[in-house]
This record gives sequence, structure tokens and C-alpha cells, in this order.
Amino acid sequence: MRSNVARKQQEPKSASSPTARAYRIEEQIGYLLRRAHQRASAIFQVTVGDPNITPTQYSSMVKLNEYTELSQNLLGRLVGMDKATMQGVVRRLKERRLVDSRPDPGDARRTLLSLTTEGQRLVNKLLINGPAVSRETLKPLNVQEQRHLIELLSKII
Amino acid sequence: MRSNVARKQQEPKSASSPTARAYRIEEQIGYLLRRAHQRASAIFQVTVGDPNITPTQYSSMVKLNEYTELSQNLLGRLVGMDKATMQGVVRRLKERRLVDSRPDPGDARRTLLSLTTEGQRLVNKLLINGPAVSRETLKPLNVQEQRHLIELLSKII
DNA sequence: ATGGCATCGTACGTACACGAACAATATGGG
DNA sequence: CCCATATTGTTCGTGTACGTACGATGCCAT
Repeated sequence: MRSNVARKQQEPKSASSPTARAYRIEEQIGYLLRRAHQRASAIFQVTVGDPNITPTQYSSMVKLNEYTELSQNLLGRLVGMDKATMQGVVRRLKERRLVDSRPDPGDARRTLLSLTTEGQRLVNKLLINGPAVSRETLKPLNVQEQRHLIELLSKII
Repeated sequence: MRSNVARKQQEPKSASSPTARAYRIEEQIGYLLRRAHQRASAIFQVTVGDPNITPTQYSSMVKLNEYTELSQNLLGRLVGMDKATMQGVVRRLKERRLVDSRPDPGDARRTLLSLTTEGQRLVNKLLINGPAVSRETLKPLNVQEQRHLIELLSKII
């Protein structure tokens, strides 16, 4: 007696004409990138070997490991982060004693960042799992598709 | 006299052996997805026609426009959002009077969401620009590459 | 040399993203 | 019928992401 009002409206009310191509949110590039990024982040978290390190923290540490010392701004450009975002990432890494900083003696506006000994130790441990993270994320694709996807994404950045 | 201490350390200190393939963060799928998603969001913001609507708000409204009424949880599943994230998105849309809600008469746990008249008006306006957003994001690729990228991303979600 | 403009880092506000814990409600098996 | 279990939505905490504004500093052309 109180049953029919609840579960209706389960199917979309598409009014597309025969000629117009349907606009499906699931096929839009922005939507797909958001979903794919979510999945990649989730895989990173369970695969990289330390659940307290995020993808952005990881790439920052990898870059600092390559260059030994970088200004905050330059690091941000290298890893594709806004300076405001970079600020937060660096603050958290410093709080955990993974990154250290000193004023740039040649330019008083800059702060030079570097990994601490513990930061170096950690990033070298995580780097071992780095390939596994990517491998797992790309698992649904064959090798050729994997290369192609990476190439296409590189082109649109 | 105080010049040489500042600008050094501009090149990476790679120690890769001849046989090992280099691990470059810029070629990792997670990194590429993050950067590509950033770019797609930026293009969305300037192209969709209303700078106050975000991509997630947009896709939520598009889905509500298709289904007319959905529970918060089901909407979240349809657009790929965590229920905690969905909560915030819906709250903001309700604050702006773009979405309305009522208790589900058949299940007291649920809240049924729908677009307000203004929400419908807005989403129908934004839908006009939807294709342009995707077109602009995919601009660096030719048509075949565009289709391929969408197909590959769909596979890894 | 100095005044205008750019760069660097910080701070604040807003918005996604999600894990964890929680209360209320629904459901299915005994 | 009743209890264990699941689902729904909320709240809290942490983290990315970015616009804007700000002060300090650097640089360059006049």
C-alpha cells in the first residue's frame, strides 16, 4: 500500500534526436581523467609500500633525490604543482623530517630544499616499488596499449 | 664575490646502469594522469561558461538532469564519488539552490535529490558548452588519437 | 641610483578526495 | 519474530589544488 512511490525513475530520460550524438558524461575526457586519476592514486597508496606517503609527496621526493637541492618554486615547476600547493606539501614533508631547508645564500627570496638522510632512505625504498605501482595501474592494457596511453597523455599535458 | 654558491645543482645526478631502464617520474602513468587532470580542470573552468561550477558539480547536475531524482549514494556511484565527497558537493549545490532534496518515502535512510528549476536552467545552458570543453582538452590530438585515448582510459577505470 | 616590474614564499578561502567512526534504518536467515 | 549484518548519510581529520593578496627581494632600463 506504500510501495509504488519509492522506486521509480531508474532510467534516464534521454530526449536525443536521431541525428544528434548523445552527450554522455562517462565518455568525456575530463570525467575519464578524474576517474583514472582516482584509481591510480588508490593503487599507489596500497602498492608503494608506505601508506603515509602520497603521490605528490613521492614525486617531490624523487625530484629532490635527483637534484639534491632545489628551490621550492623550481621543485613545484618540475613536479607540476602550484606554489601554494607546493607550500603545503613541503610543510608536511618538513614536519616529518623527510625534507630540510635553508635560505638560498645567493637569493634571499628563495628557500633551498633537500632530502634529509631519512628522506633519502625512504625514497630509495619507495623507488623499488615505483615500477610496480605503474604496472598495476596499467594492468588492464597490453604492452602496446600501455605505451600508447602514456604517449597520448604526454601529448595533452 | 658572493656569486658561485647560489646557482649550481641544476642537473640530475642519475646513476643508472647501462642496462637498467631509467625510472622517470614524468613517464609514470599516475603522474601523467594527475597532470592531465589538472589541465582538463583548468580548461573546464574557463570554457564551460560559469566559473563557479566545478567539474564534479557539473557531472552531478548532468546526472540529476538525466534521472530527475536519485539518492545521494546512487548519484555518487553514478559519477564516481565517495559518499563523503558527495556530501560536500551536494551541500554546496543545495546552498546555491541548484539542487533540492526530500526524504525517500520508501526508505528512511535515503535522501532523494533533484534539480531545482534554476538548476535545470543552468545545466541546460552548460550542456551547450560541454562538447567544447572536451574538444579543447583533446585539441593536441587528432581524431583517431582522441578516440583511442578515451577508449584506453575507459579500460583502466 | 632608482623606480617599475618580476619572482619567491606565505596566508587565506574554497573545493575535491577519501578513510574512519558513528547513528539511524533496512534486510535476511534462523 | 529477532538479531546479525548491511546500507545510508553525517562528521572529522588529512591532503591535494588553486585563485588571490601580500610583503620581501631581485633585476633592469632609464
